[in-house]
Amino acid sequence: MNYWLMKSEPQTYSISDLDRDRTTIWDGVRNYQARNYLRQMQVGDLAFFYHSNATPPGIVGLMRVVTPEVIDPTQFDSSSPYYDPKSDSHSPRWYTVKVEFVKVFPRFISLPTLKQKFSPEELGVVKQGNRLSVMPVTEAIAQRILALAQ
DNA sequence: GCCAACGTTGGC
DNA sequence: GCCAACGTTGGC
Repeated sequence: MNYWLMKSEPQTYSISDLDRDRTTIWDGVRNYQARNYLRQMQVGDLAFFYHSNATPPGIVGLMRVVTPEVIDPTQFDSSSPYYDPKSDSHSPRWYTVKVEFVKVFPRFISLPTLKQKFSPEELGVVKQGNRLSVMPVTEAIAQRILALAQ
């Protein structure tokens, strides 16, 4: 079982939206490094839900991978902002996962707190200028985040 | 709203 | 293959 961190702007899709929907396809990731991490995800992996572009940004809850290797349907939808005309349906370019809601943390962990508790090497999201929307989190760091969230 | 960081595109 | 131009992300 692996841990991950996944970003979403709450104005686009928040943890409350996931709580309401129970599951969602994490669509719209159009960065190869993030896509490669998505393809490494396995059933049962846990992911921290991070609100980006929020005031303040930070980790708000937890979700679980229920379906790996999902072909992102928005790449073939010409009405979607995530439409990719260069993606071939016989060899899709963009893969993602389906996730389910696990919980909203009792304590929100803001970015300033994350920066105080973790070095950029320990947790990529605290790196300045970091733009990766999906990243791995080690077991040890995940346990420390879970403890802070209680 | 600003702007630094940084990934992508496309001309050469 | 280089790299300038450009577009996007995301903190502040």
